[in-house]
Amino acid sequence: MPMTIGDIAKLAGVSRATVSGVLNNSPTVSKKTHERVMAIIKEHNYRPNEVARALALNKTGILGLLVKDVSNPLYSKLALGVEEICDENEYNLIISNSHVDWERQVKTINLLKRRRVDGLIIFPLQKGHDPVQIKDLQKDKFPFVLLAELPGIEADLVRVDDESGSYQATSHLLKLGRKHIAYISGPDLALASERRLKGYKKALSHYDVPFDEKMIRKGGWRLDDGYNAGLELLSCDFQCPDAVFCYNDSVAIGLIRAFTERGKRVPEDVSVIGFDDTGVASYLETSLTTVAQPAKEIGRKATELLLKRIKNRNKTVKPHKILINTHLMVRETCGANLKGSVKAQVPID
Amino acid sequence: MPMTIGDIAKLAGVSRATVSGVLNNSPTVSKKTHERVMAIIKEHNYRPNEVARALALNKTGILGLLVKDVSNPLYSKLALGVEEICDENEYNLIISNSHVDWERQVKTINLLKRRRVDGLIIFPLQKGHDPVQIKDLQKDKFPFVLLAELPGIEADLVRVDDESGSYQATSHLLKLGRKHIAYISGPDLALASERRLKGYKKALSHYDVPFDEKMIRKGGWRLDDGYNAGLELLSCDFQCPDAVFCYNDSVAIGLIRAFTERGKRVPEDVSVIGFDDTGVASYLETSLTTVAQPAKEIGRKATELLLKRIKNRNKTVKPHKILINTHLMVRETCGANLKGSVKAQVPID
DNA sequence: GAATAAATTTGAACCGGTTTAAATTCAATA
DNA sequence: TATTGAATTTAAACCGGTTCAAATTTATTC
Repeated sequence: MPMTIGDIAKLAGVSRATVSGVLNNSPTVSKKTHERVMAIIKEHNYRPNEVARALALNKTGILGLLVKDVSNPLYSKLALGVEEICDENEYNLIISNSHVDWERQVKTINLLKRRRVDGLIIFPLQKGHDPVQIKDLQKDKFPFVLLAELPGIEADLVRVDDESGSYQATSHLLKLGRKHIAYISGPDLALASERRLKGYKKALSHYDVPFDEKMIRKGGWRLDDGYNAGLELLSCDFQCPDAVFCYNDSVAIGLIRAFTERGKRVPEDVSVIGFDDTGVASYLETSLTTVAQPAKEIGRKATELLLKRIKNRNKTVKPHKILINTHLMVRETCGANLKGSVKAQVPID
Repeated sequence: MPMTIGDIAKLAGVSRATVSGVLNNSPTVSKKTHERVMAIIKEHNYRPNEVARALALNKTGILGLLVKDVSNPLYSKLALGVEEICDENEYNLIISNSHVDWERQVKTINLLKRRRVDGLIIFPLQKGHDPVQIKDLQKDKFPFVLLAELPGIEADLVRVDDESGSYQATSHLLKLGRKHIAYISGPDLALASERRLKGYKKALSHYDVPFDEKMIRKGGWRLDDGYNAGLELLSCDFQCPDAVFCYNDSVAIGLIRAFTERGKRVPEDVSVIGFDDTGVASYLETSLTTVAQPAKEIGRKATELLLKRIKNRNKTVKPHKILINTHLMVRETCGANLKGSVKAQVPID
């Protein structure tokens, strides 16, 4: 139904090659012809078919983003960053969710390859399976960037510096005079949780506070996990912690709820710090101090890296690993700030 | 670099047409040939080029979703619903953000048309401009579904039933014995805000409670807007409301903060209800009663409608308008529930 | 075994662009 | 005016699939 390059050529009395030249601002087409053809293009509101273009150029101008779940604010903010860079380069973005399902990850990667997207940004499922598809991408020299480490795979990677983020958070608690700091870990599969534990330990040792195995508690990633971890900590026979560093904000909020229900005041009795800062933190009545992941920045950096990789498609460039710095958002639950006004607690936007 | 249908044909000693037949399970290709060719396809891990396919079939298998900002949980959940239906139909989804910028909306729609997406789901910017692009889509019989009303345009539409949602919320407050219910409106441009006001009024009249103009306050959509509206309500010389129905959850949370800062207890002194239920609500210490928009459901319905429209592309089917029911999530701030455990406050997932 | 019908395969055109070698037009020079 | 060279245009091939009328193979019937 829409006009084709042939229709325009006929109307202008030139060949299709010439129209193509006009569209791509080729210097070989004369000014006169350019103007004449352009006028006709405008008049008929002709838009070249990008599918045909993609076929001819072997380049779709589309990138794929595969995450676990876009409705997770961490990923949707990331997607925003990806889109920003896409926009600047006239790319479009196909977003897919693996929903933490291995089969879907496989299927999606295959479909996106069939669609000949120019590159992929992947938050891969970790552990549990052999990531054959990712290895295949590498074999085929298909441009892609990972958003999480995959043991045994050396590829372009962008992620947050968990260890340093955790180190900062723990140090902050130590500087506030806390001595018995618990760490509530994330889900078993998360490598990030291990790295954060490392940063936590590093901070302790830096401040000469002895590490206590009992202060490490299994958590998870949901409100419930934090709530349960909180109850568990309270019911212990040993020294109750005077500070808790949690795997993420949900866990922190759940834990705080358990604590306040049992009469422990936050931050007066116990300081709490979370991780991610995906939005809820600043909305709480006692706003949550947390380690912010600059998700948008991660998305931007990953996309820039991917575009570079696409440019150097056949060249052998060794994998690039980019660590993004976290930001400690000091709010109220750590005890460093007094209760403030709304404005102070809300991120600027 | 990847194999083409020609390569496979050569390897199998058949014509390209036959390989095509095999790929599409054409009944005319013999069982024997099918198996032989299929074996070769598998062996070489051949995947047909969907770009070429799209060109030949005049169908990309890609839908476009244009919203204001995917990082808004309302839209990202909606996207999840869209993706679900896409998935079931082997479609992919290009997500773009207008960032509430008219020019971007125009550009994006044009780019997606050039890419020959099979259809569009659009949350259009309202008021302010003449939506020429949307009208053009209609003229061109390009399949699309709107997620918000556009005055003067009759097109497929899916949205939440604001009026009934608002009616339910207000009725709930009235049933709890509240008499002086304030309504904090949304941004000026939002038609939804007007519809909610209508539902609010309807409930009042249904319960024979007189409508009081002073109970309608200008709000907005951010925490600040609610906070300010809250302060304003408190500093009035007239009867202070014993309940407030807010345009959205952010506004409600801001308002609650203003109230508690000034010694008003929620829900003891004042009941509060929000709108949207985009996730924060259940995380609050005093969890927020709110009118949930089933965003995912909206996404699903919109996509189903769009796919139907695509099927009947040339036929003239009159526009379909689908209203999705809201759900009143009764939590604590309305005063109907006692403080409960974590589990009761968290949506099942 | 020949004629006929049915099943299967294929060549060639097509989708709508880009690309490049060859053809044409134009202007400058002898 | 004829020659030459530069500027411009174009025909035809190509990208990798699908489609369908026509050709070929296979099966059936007499």
